[in-house]
Amino acid sequence: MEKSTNNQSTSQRILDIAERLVQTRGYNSFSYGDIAAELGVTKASLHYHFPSKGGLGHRLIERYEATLLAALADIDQGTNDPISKLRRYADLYATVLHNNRMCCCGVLSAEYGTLPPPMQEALRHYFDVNERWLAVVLDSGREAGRLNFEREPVEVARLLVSSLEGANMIAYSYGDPKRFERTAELLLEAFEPKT
Amino acid sequence: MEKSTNNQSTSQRILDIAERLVQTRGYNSFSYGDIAAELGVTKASLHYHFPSKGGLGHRLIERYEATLLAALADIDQGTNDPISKLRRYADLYATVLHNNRMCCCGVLSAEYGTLPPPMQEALRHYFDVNERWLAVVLDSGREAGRLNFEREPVEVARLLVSSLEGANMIAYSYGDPKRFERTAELLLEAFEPKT
DNA sequence: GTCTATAGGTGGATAGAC
DNA sequence: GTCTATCCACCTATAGAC
Repeated sequence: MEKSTNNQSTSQRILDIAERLVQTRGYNSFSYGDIAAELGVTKASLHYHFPSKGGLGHRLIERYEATLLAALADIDQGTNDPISKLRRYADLYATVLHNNRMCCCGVLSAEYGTLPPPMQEALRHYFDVNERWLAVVLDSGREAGRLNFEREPVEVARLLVSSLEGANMIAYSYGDPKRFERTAELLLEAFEPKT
Repeated sequence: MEKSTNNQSTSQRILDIAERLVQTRGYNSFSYGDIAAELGVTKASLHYHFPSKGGLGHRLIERYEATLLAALADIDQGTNDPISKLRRYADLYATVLHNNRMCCCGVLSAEYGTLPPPMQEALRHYFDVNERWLAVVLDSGREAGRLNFEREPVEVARLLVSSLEGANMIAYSYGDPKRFERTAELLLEAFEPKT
């Protein structure tokens, strides 16, 4: 706010474009040139906002995680039913597909070996956050008798993240969001209490 | 066999190296230069065997699928128990991780939007093959009363492929094959008949 | 904050000698 | 089949003017 009031705005627009490019092409398949062309500036200008591509990628993951946390808080505030929470969680992945994208962090996991260490760490942290939120929903839901599953909540949470990430990417390859939605529904109905 | 008897051998070695590079770095993050350096030849020599990178990538998927089909035939020949078949199928993904790699086609699915159309088609065909084999195992296993699940076998097969692919990539990011193995076990035990 | 200009490297691919 | 040499496009990044 003090100086250059539109600095943040430009940075955000850069991140918006970069995010979409990662979600459709991957981290190693987009360039400063792609962003510059779309934003209508030169490549050099981008380096003012993000000196290195690795730094941009790192910020991208941090922002993606912050957006997720807000969405999870929204779910927690919107419903107390654990089944509804899981459905709305799966809907986050579905929405990405309807925007003709994949999950940013799912894509990055496939490129894990090529990412700079700070991005690798941020990526694992993103998955940890997903896992922890799901584990709480699962644990308390079962405690309340509204979810049915065996084994440790954390391990089931990992299964959910893995399944949804995998289904997200494969459905993208088929250009078919419905394919994801059916798979997610199949996955989640296993948690409904037996009547 | 007729002429240049070691032609196939060199091509295979190129494919071996390319395959490992895709499984660890992705299709867009390896170059002819990487292969040439490892094989001890020049980049130009590689173009004799594979004129274009897209052609190389296409052959890579075809060979990967052929290897899979052989592994599936081996499973079919080795056991009749559907649970054992599913476990051995999941073991294919685990073996990849123990070799410090991801599933080739899982990685490629994350780069789908950047692949030349022939590779996109071959990729979907690979997933189709997995799905079909699993659907047969699931359908006949349930018919024989040795598997327990509801819904269409094809849809359950898709869930299995998605979950295993996703778990494969995330476990790779954590450098932890055990993480995959626990998730796979959790996934498969849901299919055991209730005693 | 954005520009021009450029550095220094790597990408896939080709021509032609051997 | 493999080599040298080369092309041209593209990459990330920096210097310095405006």
